[in-house]
Amino acid sequence: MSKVLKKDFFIGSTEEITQRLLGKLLCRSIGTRIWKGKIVEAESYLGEKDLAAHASHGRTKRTETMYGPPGHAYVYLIYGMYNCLNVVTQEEGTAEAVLIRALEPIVLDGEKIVPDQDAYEGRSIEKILNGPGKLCREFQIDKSLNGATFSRKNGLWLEEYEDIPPERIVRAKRIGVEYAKQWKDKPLRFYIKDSSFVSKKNI
DNA sequence: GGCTCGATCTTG
DNA sequence: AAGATCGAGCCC
Repeated sequence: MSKVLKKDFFIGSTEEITQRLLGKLLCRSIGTRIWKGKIVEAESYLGEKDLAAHASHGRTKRTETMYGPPGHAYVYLIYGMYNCLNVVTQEEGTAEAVLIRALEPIVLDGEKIVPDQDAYEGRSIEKILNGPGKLCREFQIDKSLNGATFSRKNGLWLEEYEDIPPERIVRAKRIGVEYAKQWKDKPLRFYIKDSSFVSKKNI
């Protein structure tokens, strides 16, 4: 039986939670359609001190949800055309979050729930959900979900699936934050070793 | 009000 | 290597 991740899951440091999220399922429903994917890659963003984080500019309208309680979705628009999904961590007043970077499409009950096979004819299955913008596009996640609690009733939730032991987790620098000075090379990106579904490898 | 640039992805 | 495309953040 599927078990939805609840409040207690979000207790701990953001780096711990980022690693704990690997192997869990990101789930999305709209009407009768359901998408599910296993989280294989994620990054930590560590609040105001982190020069790569949006919160480094302080509390603003955009970053407001990251300052709120944990277990909520922070969704923002990037490059005018893509959305990115984050899991907010830490108590109110602290703006930390986990960027979900890549998912592995999964099969449940013998039925391929995600992705819609017909729509991806001829495309490599490894490359359907291997990027923060791509997974939001495929799961129809946009700013209307910003601030939503991860829960079934909101059509966006997280489920137990696998626990990934530390030796199966690779730690690397984050992607696309070259401007972040002393923070740009910090090893805050985590992905499942040997997964062919991550966005970029060995960086 | 205007300018710059980004936690991206696709095509060439 | 460059273009798509737009809002946040910042400086007038």
